[in-house]
Amino acid sequence: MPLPSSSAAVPGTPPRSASLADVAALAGVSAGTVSRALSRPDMLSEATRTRVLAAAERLGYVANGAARALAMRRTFTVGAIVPRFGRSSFPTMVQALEATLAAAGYTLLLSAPERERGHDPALLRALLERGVDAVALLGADQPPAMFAALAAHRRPFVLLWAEHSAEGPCVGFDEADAGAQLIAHLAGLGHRSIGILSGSTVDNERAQRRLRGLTAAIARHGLQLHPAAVVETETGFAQGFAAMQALRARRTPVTAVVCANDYLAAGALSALDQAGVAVPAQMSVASFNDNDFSAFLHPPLTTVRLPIQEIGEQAGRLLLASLRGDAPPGNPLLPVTLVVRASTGPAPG
Amino acid sequence: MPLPSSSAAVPGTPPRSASLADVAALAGVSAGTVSRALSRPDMLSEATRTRVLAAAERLGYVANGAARALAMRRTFTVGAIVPRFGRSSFPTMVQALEATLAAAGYTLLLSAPERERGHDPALLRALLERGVDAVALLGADQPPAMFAALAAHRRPFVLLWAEHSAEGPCVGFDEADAGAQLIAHLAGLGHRSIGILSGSTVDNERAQRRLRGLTAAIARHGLQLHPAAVVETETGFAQGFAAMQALRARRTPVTAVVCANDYLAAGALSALDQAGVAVPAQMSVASFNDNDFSAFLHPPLTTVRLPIQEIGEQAGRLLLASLRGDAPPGNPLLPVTLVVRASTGPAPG
DNA sequence: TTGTATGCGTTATCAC
DNA sequence: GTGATAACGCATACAA
Repeated sequence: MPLPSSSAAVPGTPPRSASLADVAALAGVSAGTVSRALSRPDMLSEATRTRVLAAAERLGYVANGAARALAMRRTFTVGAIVPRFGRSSFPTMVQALEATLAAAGYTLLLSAPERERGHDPALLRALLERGVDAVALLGADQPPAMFAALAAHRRPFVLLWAEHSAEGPCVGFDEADAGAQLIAHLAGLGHRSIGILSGSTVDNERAQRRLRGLTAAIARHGLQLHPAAVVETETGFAQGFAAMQALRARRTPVTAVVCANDYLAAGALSALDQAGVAVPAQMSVASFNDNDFSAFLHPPLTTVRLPIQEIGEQAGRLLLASLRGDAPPGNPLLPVTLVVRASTGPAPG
Repeated sequence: MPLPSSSAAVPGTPPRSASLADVAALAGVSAGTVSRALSRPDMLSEATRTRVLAAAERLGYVANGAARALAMRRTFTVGAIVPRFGRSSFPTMVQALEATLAAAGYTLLLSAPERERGHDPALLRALLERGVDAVALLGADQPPAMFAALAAHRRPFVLLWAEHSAEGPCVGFDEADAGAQLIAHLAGLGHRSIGILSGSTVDNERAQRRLRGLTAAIARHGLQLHPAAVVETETGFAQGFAAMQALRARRTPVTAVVCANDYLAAGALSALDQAGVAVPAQMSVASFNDNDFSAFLHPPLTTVRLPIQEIGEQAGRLLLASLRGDAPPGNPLLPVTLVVRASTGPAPG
């Protein structure tokens, strides 16, 4: 009698996890039949199906994805490259992406590089080696090598948090509209001169769009934007604090400040608090809300709520559609909503 | 002449991505040699090595991980199951885990279920099907089926944010010590009666440990803990707000409140602010800091800083060691540090 | 409905 | 140092 490929009872022999052949042997059928029992149950007779399933259950059979992937040429796995993942607003997006994919049987392979390596084609290569069926990338400004590799390997992809790209589908929101909503609100309150605490725009296309949207809206409303009233800084609480101090030191006549994100806003509020500047009595503050702790601040921040979670969901749906081969064309822009809170009020004087 | 397995130049034929055989053909060597050139360059002569590498480069060769996994019986992939991933303190931990693994050539397969499914063995099964070499699980209280499956498939694993388990290695911190540090600080300020805003302890072993640690420390210091001064609630800003209102409505004589996490603390501070209760003049507030926005609050919170990122790093190292087969025994407990800020002060009166 | 045979792209074990 | 060749475990086209 030839050795069975599994020999669980033999001491000293590592009990290799059960394979299709093991299940087949136990059920008294061929391997092919087991395969069908698991993936196309309706192709089998009631009797053998239950018998096979029972055998699989008994052996604790778990399919070998590598073998399956090799045979099927797909892994049911999606790769995502999302830099600076830790303390950012990205986790919400990624969670939503994962949830949407998981519901369709796909698993997320996450690549979370440091900022510097975020656009390194080697990261994509690592994902491709893992056989990802599709890829999600953060932002539209990817190096050409990325798109080339994606094309060479015929992998569907989506650009997260991006408005538009000639290279492929994007999921994002209208950055300019978001800024416009904030500016319109402040203008409606009578503010005429507005300051901006912008995130660093170097190598960050999203921050650039955000800043441009704000300045455009300010111009449209006929408001003033002193060049000295724009402070660009890395993101962070301490940075927001310092940026607000710098802004005040420049003695521009701003009565309202828009912060590019929650961290900067938190720092800015803290700086105003320490300086004894009443918000909003002496200074109004508003912010892009991409991290959802605006309501935790003091006073709670007026924000445009950015559809971060929705980006993840929508991207997941789009990827799944691409994998089915019926992706709709176009780049869906998700809505943003203004949430007015105590940090904005009428312009003083 | 037989068809080459790749036929890039033939119109209409999808240019399947290059395989080892393609590279071999181009370089005029055998497939085995190409494999060696890529994984054990020193086993080849200088000449063939460069020739092979050039061919691989020219074809944009990317290894097929499925085939490799099938042959090597490993995927260089680690799975993690981390529920309620979105707005929690877990992303920091996961990012650190991913970074540590990535530095060693491993990729993270992320499973981020909703709370309810967090302990579903099916999630682990999905990961095992993907062939993960090792697994990271959140918390020590996993169903037996989890550990059984892990054992059956001989997969090393680590329990994140857990102190101790008979089932396997844990990486975490001393919850009781963390609570004790907060209580000692408040006791030192003269507080005698302390309230607790606890996270929900149902089905949450971490919240249970946290609460027990606090009550034990309170007892050790001979302080008072009115039963009515413990409010248990789901985590969240609104919940913290309501919990603090409830606590005050009960009219217990507490002069200090410990919040189990940042969200609850933020809500609690907000409730006190709205009620016109001065912090810390009339009420001190301290918190476990697991989400790193304590400094954003008003006033900034006194906290014990929990080593979340460190858990991820340490878990990654431990997993890598297990995969090498030289994992050190024991469950390393990471240190916590007390950070005193403006939200705590002497007990009034 | 079920069994058989082949291929998926690597790695590893042999010879040479 | 290099080339054949045999697994690896599954899916699938085809035969029965």
